[in-house]
Amino acid sequence: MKTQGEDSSAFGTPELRTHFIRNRIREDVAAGRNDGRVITRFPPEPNGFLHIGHAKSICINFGMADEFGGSTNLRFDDTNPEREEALYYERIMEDVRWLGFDWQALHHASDYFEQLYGFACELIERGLAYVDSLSAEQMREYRGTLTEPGRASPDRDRAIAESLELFKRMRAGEFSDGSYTLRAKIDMSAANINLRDPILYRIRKIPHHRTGDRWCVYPTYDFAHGISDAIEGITHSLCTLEFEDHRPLYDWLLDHISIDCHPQQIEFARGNIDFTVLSKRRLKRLVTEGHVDGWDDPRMPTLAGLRRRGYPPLAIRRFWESVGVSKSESIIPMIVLENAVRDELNERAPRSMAVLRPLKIVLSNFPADETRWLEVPLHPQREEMGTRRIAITREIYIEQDDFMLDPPGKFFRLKPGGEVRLRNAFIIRCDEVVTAADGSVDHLVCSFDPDTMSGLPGASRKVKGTIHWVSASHGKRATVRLYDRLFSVANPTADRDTDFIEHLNPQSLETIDDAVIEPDLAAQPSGHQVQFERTGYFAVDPDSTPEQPLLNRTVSLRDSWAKIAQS
RNA sequence: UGGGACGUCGCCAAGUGGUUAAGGCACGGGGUUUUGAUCCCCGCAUUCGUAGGUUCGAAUCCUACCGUCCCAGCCA
Repeated sequence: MKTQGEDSSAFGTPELRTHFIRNRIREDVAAGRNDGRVITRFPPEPNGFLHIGHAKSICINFGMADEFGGSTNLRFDDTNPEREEALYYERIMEDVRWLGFDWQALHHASDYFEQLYGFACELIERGLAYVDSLSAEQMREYRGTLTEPGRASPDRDRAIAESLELFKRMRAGEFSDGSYTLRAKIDMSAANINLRDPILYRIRKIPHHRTGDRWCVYPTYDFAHGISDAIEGITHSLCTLEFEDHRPLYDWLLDHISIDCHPQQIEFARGNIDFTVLSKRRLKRLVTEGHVDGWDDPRMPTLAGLRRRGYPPLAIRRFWESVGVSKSESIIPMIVLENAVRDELNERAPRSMAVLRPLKIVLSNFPADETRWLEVPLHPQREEMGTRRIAITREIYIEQDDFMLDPPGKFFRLKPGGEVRLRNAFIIRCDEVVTAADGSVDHLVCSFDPDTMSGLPGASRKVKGTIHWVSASHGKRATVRLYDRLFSVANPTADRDTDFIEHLNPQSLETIDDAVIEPDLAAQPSGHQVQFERTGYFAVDPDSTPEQPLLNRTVSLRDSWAKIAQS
């Protein structure tokens, strides 16, 4: 298996941080356990899109196997036809690949239904499972509570032959949904509720998207998961903390059936991120209730959304690697993720200039009919990326924010009578402010100093500020979408009495229709990433066309001026 | 009130009886810069949830307490 993790610079520092899972696997390999093999699996349920939280699990599962020369299986945990849909399979595979990982084998828990059924029969034969006729409600009563032990079902001592017969008839479709279940016979008084005779099979007369109507009994997660791991020869079954309580059951099952593989389940803490939600249920609500524009809305923390937003997959991988792996629950500031994205994009995004909110400038001493072409670098620190040509003309646009009539002292940009450098060009002076009838600034008349053109000796003259610009006649109109955090509070689900929907940030999307970009950019394909100098990183949206360019802001640049201006 | 787990700098997180208690992000200060970006320096826990105890020596061992999370789906 080859992944991007093997790229030379994939993880800037050769030293990967140590964490308990990495240590544990290292020990296992060193001790020669499993003949030194490391085989993991990533087991999504096909009932929604993958999000940044899943990416952590993907990185750990694929990453560990990769690191120790092992392999990883992608396995769809499709044991519940009631909640799963065929359309998700393809999207999930696409997202895993997008992150740069490839699986050794593709499996489905449903591929093992026949074997699973066989193991269930074996448990019955050994007197370790029985068919129960308790209703869901009765079962809840019999189960006891957190502090009181449960009671044995009247069917607990059903004869083996009878259970076997009933289980066959369950499979044959002779009984209705909910009338019978198959339960493991473990310990109704166990302090761990998962061991109070957990359900192994339930009747669901619903067609399965892969097995059709061949089955009407379906195994539960607990029964199917560990056995599927064992069937595939998984060595390390890495999952999240909420399954810690299930490990005794995972082990019990594998200890009581005839299978010669016993993977080790190891649990790690999920990674939460502030100002967003990471649960399929909640994300689904955002989509179905129309609060966002689909699973791949760039504001969504789904991998599909982040991809459309312009997040590089490598940034996501480095982010999780930098966060580390532990067992303590954490909420990671969104800014950490954004910085990982900035680091990655700073390295390789070509530079461009774009004016989001145009203010026209007339260069009074620039010939009206002249276009001067400038050869400028695509990246200030990486010459090998080459150059681009941009046009400068008598009329240009600058950013409205880069001009102030009466600015505070620390303002380094343009003001009446002041000078500023036009990036990649020359120094201009603001000679005249032309106001509109309503008193607002209509445009500026400026003169430029030809001696200060980039490349000329006079270019060394220093002025306080440098601003970006685009030729009014050569620039192209574009729509730009500026995204902000989806929620206005750090932890939208903290308060159980308030619907998280109420915390949605009404300003999470701002669409600007009359931005002006360098014309070459309009022809770039969907997904193309650039840095608009002084503004941020942007990605060409899939809906963009050369006639109607559409760009999404991935993340802004760090802005220390914003901090100064605020205070 | 049962069981499982977790509490080390604002946020993550190394550390498993003897270290000046790593590192990253954030933050503060300085330098370079035709992006107030990037980059580069420097600073940033006498202290490890609390209280006792063991020890020549503890974040690391013991005891008690406090706090947070998960578990009573025929979900995963």
